[in-house]
Amino acid sequence: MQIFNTKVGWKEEFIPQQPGFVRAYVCGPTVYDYCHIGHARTYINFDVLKRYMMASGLEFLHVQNFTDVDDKITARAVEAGLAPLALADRFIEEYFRDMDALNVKRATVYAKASDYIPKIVGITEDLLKKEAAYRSGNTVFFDVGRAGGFGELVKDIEGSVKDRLEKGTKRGPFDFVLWRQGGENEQAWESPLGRGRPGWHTECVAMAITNLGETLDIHWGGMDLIYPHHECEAAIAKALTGKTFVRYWLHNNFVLMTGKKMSKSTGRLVYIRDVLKRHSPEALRLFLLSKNYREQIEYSEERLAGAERSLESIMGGARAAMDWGRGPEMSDCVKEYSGMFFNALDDDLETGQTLALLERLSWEMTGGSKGKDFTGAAKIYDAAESILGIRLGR
RNA sequence: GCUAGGGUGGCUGAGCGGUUUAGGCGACGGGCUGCAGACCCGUUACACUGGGGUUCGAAUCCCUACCCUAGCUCCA
Repeated sequence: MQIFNTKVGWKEEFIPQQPGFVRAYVCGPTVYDYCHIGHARTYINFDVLKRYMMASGLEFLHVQNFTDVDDKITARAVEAGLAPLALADRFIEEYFRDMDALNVKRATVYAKASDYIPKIVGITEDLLKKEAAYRSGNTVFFDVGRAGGFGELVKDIEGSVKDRLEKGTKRGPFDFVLWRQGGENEQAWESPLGRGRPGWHTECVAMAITNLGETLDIHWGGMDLIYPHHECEAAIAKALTGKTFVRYWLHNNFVLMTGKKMSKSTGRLVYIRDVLKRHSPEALRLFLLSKNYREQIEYSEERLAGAERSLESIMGGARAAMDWGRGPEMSDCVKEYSGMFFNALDDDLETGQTLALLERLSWEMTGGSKGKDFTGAAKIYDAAESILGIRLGR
């Protein structure tokens, strides 16, 4: 299949390093709040990619993390009067509640950053030894300059950063924290680096490499993670192993609300569970798949209502398909639709096209086209359920 | 500045080389209703930013210009 690799900036044929076996890492949420529609988009689109690849016969090792070591967690835990990790665990449960409702398949392995502290410390010490990191005050920084600079994902770092960067106590403006000695109320662990906590980027490298090996086939996440998170991860991994860290970097675009990115920090967001009070999970899933994952998608109540109508018409088609039997043979017309359905998925996961096809097919079958032969159409609806993950309630 | 996407009928929004329409909203006509609403049926838009090019044929591919959106060390 063709897939858009952020590293090169265009679509490439996807070929796993080990034939028939895919190693994939997905950046999970920082667990200090409920998930919103933007999170849903990220995990649902990856879910479809995974289902499609598995349907194509690939074995799939899917590792996903929860960031449970983070200043925001500490802050929320203090507010809630809970231990930071207790707060995090609570929101991990809520994450599963939401994703299960949306029919997102579970990962093979879920990793929590707090379980990887020794590994993270080890990596940091290793980087110090390799002189890709240095101490400054109470902090260990990654030395971007000595590690050969950025460039994995952001080709022109100087030109692409909007504002002037503060250098502070760092050697270079792009250097970032690997370990910071922490205060009393914060999450902190004893280590040879001093009692403290790790930086975000090292967490993901540790979890990915431990569970998937030094080279991943796929690393998926929201576009907002390209810089700095994924760029920093790549720099760390490169300094650490010298090997290719990620073969295909995949990033999904945002969900917008009234023209701006949905985000926790701006309060411009809708929680999954609130949408599910008004709409079916199938409609939400359909809505989020109605555009290719690399396009922006505008959220609104009207669009959700539109998705609900699309769902109804597709469900009508799915019922009509039952009347044509469930035999293995397909009419020419159905073969054509089936071919287009899989071609769309094969072309960088064009889920919007698959849904358009399903709507058109449904329209034809429920009376739009008289006299055509739709023998075998049920198989297409079966594929829609198993790959797109939208239950059609037959 | 850098990166990724767009510019389609009154609006929203599909379409990804060709004959038959996306769909939705709206509008119009009708049905059903004591009237309205909801609902049902029907009618309605022959549109594709400008300029080049490829082609027998382009909204659809290529080039170019203009305009728009989002993001750019909190973020999925």
